[in-house]
Amino acid sequence: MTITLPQQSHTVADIKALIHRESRRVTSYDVAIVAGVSQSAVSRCFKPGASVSKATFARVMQAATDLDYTPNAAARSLNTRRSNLVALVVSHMVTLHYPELLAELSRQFALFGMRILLFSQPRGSDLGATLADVWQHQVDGAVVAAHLSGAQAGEFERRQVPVVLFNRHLGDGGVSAIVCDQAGAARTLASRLAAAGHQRFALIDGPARSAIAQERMRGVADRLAELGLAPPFRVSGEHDYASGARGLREIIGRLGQVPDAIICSNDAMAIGCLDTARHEFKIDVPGQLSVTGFDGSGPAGWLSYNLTTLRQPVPQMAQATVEMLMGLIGAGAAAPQRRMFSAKVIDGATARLGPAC
Amino acid sequence: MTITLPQQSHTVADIKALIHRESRRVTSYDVAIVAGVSQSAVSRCFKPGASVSKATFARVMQAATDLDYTPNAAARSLNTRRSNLVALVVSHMVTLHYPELLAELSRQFALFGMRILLFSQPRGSDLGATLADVWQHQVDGAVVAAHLSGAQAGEFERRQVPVVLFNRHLGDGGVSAIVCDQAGAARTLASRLAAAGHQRFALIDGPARSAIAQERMRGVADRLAELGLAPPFRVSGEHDYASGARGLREIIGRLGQVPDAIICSNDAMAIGCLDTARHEFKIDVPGQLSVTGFDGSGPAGWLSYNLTTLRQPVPQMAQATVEMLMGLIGAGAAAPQRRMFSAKVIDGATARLGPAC
DNA sequence: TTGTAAGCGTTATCAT
DNA sequence: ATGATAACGCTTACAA
Repeated sequence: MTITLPQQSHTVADIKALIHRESRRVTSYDVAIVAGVSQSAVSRCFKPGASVSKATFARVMQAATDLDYTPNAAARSLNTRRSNLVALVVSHMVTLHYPELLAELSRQFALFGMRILLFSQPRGSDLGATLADVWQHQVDGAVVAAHLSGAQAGEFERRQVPVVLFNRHLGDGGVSAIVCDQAGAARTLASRLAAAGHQRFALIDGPARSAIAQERMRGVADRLAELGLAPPFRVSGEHDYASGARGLREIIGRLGQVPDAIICSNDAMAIGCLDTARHEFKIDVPGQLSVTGFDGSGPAGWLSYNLTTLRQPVPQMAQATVEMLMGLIGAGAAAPQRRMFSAKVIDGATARLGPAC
Repeated sequence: MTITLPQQSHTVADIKALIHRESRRVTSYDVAIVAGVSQSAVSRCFKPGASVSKATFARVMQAATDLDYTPNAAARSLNTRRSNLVALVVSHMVTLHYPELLAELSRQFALFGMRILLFSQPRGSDLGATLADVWQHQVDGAVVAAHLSGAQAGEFERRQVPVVLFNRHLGDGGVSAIVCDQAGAARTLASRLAAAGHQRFALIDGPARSAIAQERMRGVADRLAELGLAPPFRVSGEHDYASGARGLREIIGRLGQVPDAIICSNDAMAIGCLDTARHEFKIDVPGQLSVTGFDGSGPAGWLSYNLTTLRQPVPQMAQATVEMLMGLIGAGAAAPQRRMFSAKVIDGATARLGPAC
């Protein structure tokens, strides 16, 4: 136990009054005065692993508590060149499709003392403008789950801001990325549907700008070609429920018949397609038609659907993202790497699947 | 700050090389040298509405572009006492239930040049610890969609950080809040169910710690009492699909029969309850049993469900939140106010409702 | 272990 | 309109 000695005329109340009068913030300097130590001693007390005596530490912490002192991150950032901030740049749809992603990233980053600065990209707005804001905030790194041009990726490198792409990648592999093997998963799905005897395939694709959708649908098309099956009939829409419904109507309208299987670019579309097939067209799914999705989102597992889909291991991907970015931040510059996860086939009740090979 | 340069040449390339050699950041000083003006002139060029001549402005901007200069937000924040950062403190469930909320808040705040610093509160973790982090980052304000104690609210006031609660409020009304009239909506729902002849009610409640769930369920109970109906049978769980399913099993098990109506604390629960009723118990909904939810989330509208529920105007609430917080930030200290929105009854296909009064 | 002092990169004040 | 100069609140050699 240390007894706080009377500090000249600098009592806690005095200092607080002074601060209020000058309407400024509580600084480490104020704490120093109250604790009767130097300002740098206070600073050290807030730096883990600095050399401070027990007694000093206690006095400083007491003073800090008395004054409601909190270190100023802006000032710290200014001379450490570390903001402990990570930019999370997401297209507006990401939070819709992976609602758990943000919470998971936030949790994981928090373990490293990092906080997320959110840059949600409104539909159709310019990523370049968003990035300008990112640079201002001196983030230590960035996670990007939106389409990044080569030039934009180059800017990250020029500015030495480590970046990890989430479920996207650049063709030249010059940027680190965490991805899920969409094409591979799509091939597996196509194989197993074919093995179950489906012949006439249709695809409900996502928007042309979605790289993920492209990859998924290309995987399907490639595999079907390899198997000598007719190329799938293809329609596209947004990644939502309504587009799935519209997609089915378009397929049936243009094809003049119901195909054997419809592969949708994500779960929301698949569910829209499924609902419309059952309720509007009275089609027996999966007896007459197989419908599959992508993602393995929550509703896919609900009893009314029990959707046959491909689950992406979002929590693991989130963890890998954080690990990779923190590694890059620590290492300065490291060779870009890509870590790929596999999607898992969820053998639900909306498609007839052949055996896994 | 003094920059030593080779006497003659202040070209862009020279400066860039120097910066690289000293491995420091591009500063307004560098831009000043290249543009041949003072550092403060550069600063003014980046401040909207400052007095700079056309010519100076052009030279500075050219130099800034050449050097890839971006103002340092940390340094700016340090002496303007404005970080342009807003803390968004959410419990881990918020992003699950209102996936569009984040994107909307982000978009709206961006219009004011504000960015969101995300503090997603892991389940069961201490909000106090999270807040300590909030203070460090010198945010200009905060949106809180998590349970805030009176003491914690007081800390916001002491530190002069404006705060707006989202869909929560403190009893004493000392904190500004945007809320949706949960109790009122619940009363309406109870009234209309009663008007349709339902007598035996059951509730599947959210967790005890959820203020929203409390309010919703209290509204129902109060209204039923007023109508002279028997108090509802009550079970509780988490705000998820599985809890809705479990809730129904518990109700039927403990009651020994199927009630006339089950009011669930949110849509996910209602859908879980509904699916279980139909698929597991082969109950005719709404013929034999009415099931209702809360929120008006996306899946509620899907064909397989067409859930009778109460829709919260989330986008409007988001906009109001931003408006209110920006108002508070601008005003310094203003009287706390509460703005209440009404939920809208979605007359779906899972409940028999009487006429609206 | 502790104190002194020099930055970190900006904005703000005040002359000019 | 422009330029010097003093903050802003902290970390970090370096000295003691």
